[in-house]
Amino acid sequence: MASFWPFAGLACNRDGAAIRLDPAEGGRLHWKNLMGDRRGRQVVRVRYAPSPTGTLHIGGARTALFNYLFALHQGGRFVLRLEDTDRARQVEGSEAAMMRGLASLGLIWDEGPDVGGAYGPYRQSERGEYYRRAANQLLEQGRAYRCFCTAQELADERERRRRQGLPPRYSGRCRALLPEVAAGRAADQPYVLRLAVPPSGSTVVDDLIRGKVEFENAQIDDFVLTKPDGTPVYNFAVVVDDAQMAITHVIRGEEHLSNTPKQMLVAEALGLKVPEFAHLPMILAPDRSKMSKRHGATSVDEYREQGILAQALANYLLLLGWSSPEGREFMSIAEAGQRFDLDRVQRTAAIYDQKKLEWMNGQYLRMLPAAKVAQAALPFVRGSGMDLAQGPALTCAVELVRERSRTLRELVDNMRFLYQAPAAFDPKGVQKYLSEPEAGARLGVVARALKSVAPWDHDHLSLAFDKVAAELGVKRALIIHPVRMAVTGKTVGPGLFEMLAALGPEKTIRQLERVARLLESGEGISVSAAAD
RNA sequence: GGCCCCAUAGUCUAGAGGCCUAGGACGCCGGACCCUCAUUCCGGAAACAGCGGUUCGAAUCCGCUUGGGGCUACCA
Repeated sequence: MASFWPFAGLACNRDGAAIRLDPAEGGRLHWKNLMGDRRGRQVVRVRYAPSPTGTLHIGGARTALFNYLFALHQGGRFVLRLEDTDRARQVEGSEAAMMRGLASLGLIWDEGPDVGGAYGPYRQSERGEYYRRAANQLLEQGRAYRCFCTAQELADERERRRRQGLPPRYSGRCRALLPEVAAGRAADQPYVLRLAVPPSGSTVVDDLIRGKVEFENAQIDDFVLTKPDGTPVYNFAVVVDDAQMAITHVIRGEEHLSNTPKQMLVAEALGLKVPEFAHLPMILAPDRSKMSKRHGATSVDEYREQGILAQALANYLLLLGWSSPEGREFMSIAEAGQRFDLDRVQRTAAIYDQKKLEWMNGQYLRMLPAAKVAQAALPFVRGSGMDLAQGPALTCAVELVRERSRTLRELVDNMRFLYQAPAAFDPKGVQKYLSEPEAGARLGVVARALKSVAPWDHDHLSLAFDKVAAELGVKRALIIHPVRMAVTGKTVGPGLFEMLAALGPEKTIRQLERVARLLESGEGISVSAAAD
């Protein structure tokens, strides 16, 4: 673990590149490529840097995943940094939620606020000293200047320009202030620090996914670096942090592409080397707009609550913007790590598709060992009011119903009858299979016949049904469906014999007799549309 | 408005000038199997946004148009 201020002397670690802040040179930030790996190559370092303003969002999860896979593939390090400079936007518990979300997907960070690392601290709120130093350097060198304009003045200016049909930019008025004058006013007036952006020339972002993108400096206004209280604004903080943390590749969402030239300008003013950039396509909602709450689940937590397995979600996210060279879709994170390459990242925004996610989840439900699925289903079982002691082992129930379930929620729903007798019956099913006058009597006959079935397994049950059908002179299906209805309350479900085998003789017979009695006494059975 | 990015079926994508009468996956439709549903297996409909170039040849290169998205905060 590094001390809070590792810059006295050499700030580096065995991994290689680092910034050095030499007090002898007025605390200037220097980029030093201190050492590479054994072959002299710079070690890859990537980061995921969320702002703790909520839970882990699906887009953020995909960004984190791609960073993680890139590090995995390159043998690099994955860093977690919290961008919490704007205190007003902080959400209580968000930091923990973010970390929980990442961990649940199997994305483990090598360095971060909780585990530490040689380039900490990993919360921007704890890195004030770095920003202060960098800000002072820029001010001293005349690369940044103090701006005393009030929020009202700026708003007025923007409005004026907008009315004239001009882009709403800051005029750069305070840039003309003499340094002595500005320093004097700074004593008793609040101010922000702005970058003195070169009025001409252009800045080229050489993006690993999009190629060279050129921005004219004249289009960029003198943006704010630090607020009146000295806290840094995003475009300033990232640059200082990425450099100090020796980040080699910045892989992030496309919404940051337009910010990149600003960050490069800051880096240039500070004399820092810029990392490589890769801007990932966005993930959009089905209506092509940005994903938000009104589109349903957007956070990793919500997917978990829906009964989506972490593996399935990670696998699905992997496919949003990346494809494997062999065209394989099912892949573990480790397998993806072996293949992951920025060359195969798509440039087009992807629209998120819940159907395919659920399909994929269903596949995982079938592929995974039953014990694993059972474990994942446990929280849902607990929330369902079912008592596992009242029925077969959970793994057994999983085997029985996993094939027709797409989420853990459905899975647990589908196995309910094993642990508690149905409280209500599907009305359509009752109409179709239990409404004939002799329905009750038939169930009674079946119940009686089943009493002598031994051993109680699929084949013997099947034989018993053949016999009863023959005695009654009806087709087998004519008793199979009513029995399924009586036992589960539903018209759909697993094969009847596997189902009864899992249910066991006592409960099967008791339930058949109960329904038979209800039907014959004319009491009727309770019907509910909810029992589907 | 200005600047920037993007454009293969409803959706995710393969495709890096001739291998493309454009391949795969989800979804959809039809069929087979079955005690229902689901699985599985067959089969089907469905796309290179438009227009101009370049080239012997363009989904692939260039330009324009159109459409979508992003940035333009003392948010990140």
